[in-house]
Amino acid sequence: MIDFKKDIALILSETIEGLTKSEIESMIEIPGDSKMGDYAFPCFRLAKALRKAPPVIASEIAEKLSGNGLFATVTSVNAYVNMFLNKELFTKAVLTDAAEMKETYGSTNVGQNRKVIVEFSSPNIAKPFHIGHIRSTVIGNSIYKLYHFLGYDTVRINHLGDYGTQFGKMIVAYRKWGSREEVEKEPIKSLLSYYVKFHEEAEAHPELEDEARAVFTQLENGSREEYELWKWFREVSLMEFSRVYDMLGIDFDSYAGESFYSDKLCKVIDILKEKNLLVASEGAQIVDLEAYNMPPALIMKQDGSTLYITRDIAAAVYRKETYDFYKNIYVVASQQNLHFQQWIKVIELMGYDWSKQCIHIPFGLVSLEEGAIMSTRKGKVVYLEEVLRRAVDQTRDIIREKNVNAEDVDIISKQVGIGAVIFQELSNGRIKDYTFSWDKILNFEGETGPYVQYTHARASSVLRNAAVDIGKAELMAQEVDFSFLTGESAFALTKLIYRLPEVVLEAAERYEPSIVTRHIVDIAQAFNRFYHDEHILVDDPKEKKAKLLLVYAAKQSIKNGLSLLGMEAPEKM
RNA sequence: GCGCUAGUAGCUCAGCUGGAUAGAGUAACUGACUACGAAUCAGCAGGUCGGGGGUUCGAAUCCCUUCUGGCGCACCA
Repeated sequence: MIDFKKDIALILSETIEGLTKSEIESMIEIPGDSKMGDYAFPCFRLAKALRKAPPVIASEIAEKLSGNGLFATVTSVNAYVNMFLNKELFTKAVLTDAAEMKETYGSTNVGQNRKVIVEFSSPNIAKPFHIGHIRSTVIGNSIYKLYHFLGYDTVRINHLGDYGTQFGKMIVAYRKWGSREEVEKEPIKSLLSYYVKFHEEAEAHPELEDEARAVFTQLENGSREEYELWKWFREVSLMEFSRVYDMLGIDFDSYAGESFYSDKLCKVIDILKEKNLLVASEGAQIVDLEAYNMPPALIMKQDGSTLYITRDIAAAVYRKETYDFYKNIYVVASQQNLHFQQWIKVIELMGYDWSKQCIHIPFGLVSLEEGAIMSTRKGKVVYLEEVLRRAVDQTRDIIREKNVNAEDVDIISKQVGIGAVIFQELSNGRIKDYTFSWDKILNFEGETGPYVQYTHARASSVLRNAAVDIGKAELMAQEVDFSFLTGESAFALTKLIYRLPEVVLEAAERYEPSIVTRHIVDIAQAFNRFYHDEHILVDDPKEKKAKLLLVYAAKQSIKNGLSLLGMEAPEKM
């Protein structure tokens, strides 16, 4: 594919002195209003060096550029050079590329097989998989997809919260109030009820907390009875979690959670001692971070048991040894910003130069309506499974209502309903806090997943109705007359398709799936506009072929974009 | 108190490595299905970009300051 911006920078650099090619490239803009050109170049900064007024410079550059085959026309308005591309040349390059690359269109091989770890989802065992978990799960999955698409060798890790004092509490609570039958029947609901009861009782009887800590220490020391209970809790929980992962279409390469590192902690503590980083404080062992304007990192409690920061350090060391990662990405809530700053600093102090390859990707808080915060301990949660189920049910109702001629209503309802939830989650910047709302999550109009999927289904429908075999799109692209695609809405669509690869790169670099989400909404809007402006299945076979190629490229771009979000692209809905 | 983070249309948000008249969606109103799917499209209306200062030819964007909300700050994760 031709990099038009780079080409333009090259052409400009021949007429401009004193600026490097890459400086020029970074100054080239895509005007918000296409009346100002497909690309524009502001000349204000050249004024001093050339000792001329910016508008004069702009018109001189414009004059030199016109005549170049890349452009249809080059004009200058105010101090800008306004470049209008040769539409046929541009359209041909873009659509041929999309037709050839198909399901890989949008990717660039920048990864070169380098190893990237994405840790995400990481729910706590024996606790509900609630709406708050959707963020790490869906954002993390999309970041994985982006890096995978770009040619990185990816490892997905579900760092299960399957260790810590909470399991002491859970075991104590189970022994006091639980029964095996209940847990076997409804594992998480039962375990959660014990956990809630524990916190209620502990208010009046704080000694329960001490008991729980003691039980966890026993577990950590390898006590058989506690271990068996813990293992059982873990197994039944994972079974429930995998039901949600199946609905979301999400997989992991590793479920090595916190417990996995329990035998790797001594080594970390030894290294910390060896480097003289560990100091005693109030009976506990800490790493002092005052020099870095941070509170101390608490490595070992008074009773000798460890904390999750210790396990995160051990996990990072283990991962470096095992995977030799290029990037080690953690998709974890912004509430844990300080925690990540602390342990990544400790890794640095331990002398590991790869500390900067450990990257925390934070996201904002989900709260419930009326400002209530979600609280597992109080049992106040919205189950993710229920959200997904209701979205699927509603989709099924809509499909029936619209009387769509589709055979697999159940499959499509799942693809669209769950897609709607995923899309909603990935629509806004991940750092934003938001309030969960049933109305919002079940709204399927406007900038939503169903809108984009509908556009894809509509494009698919047009291709189905055409008597042209689009299967060999790359061959078709060879013989198309691109002059049929120079209308305003067709060209606007082509320009958006062209930008997909750079959008994907930016989304990966910024760890921000919403950039892809926004862009495929733009593509869908441009497609719908084109669809309304122009008749596609016209009689003239040449014109029809050209338009079908554009429809094909748009459909493929939307499909690839949806796939990067972890969504399906149904042919009918 | 200290640190991090957010504040843009009635609501939900883009735009933030400085550029032309700040954009979508939604809600309200108006119009378009006897051409390819109306979960669609078009139109109308909606703004002290939290406030104040500064840098610059040019600031929603950068710097300073201030206000408001969210999160975090030692034996939970």
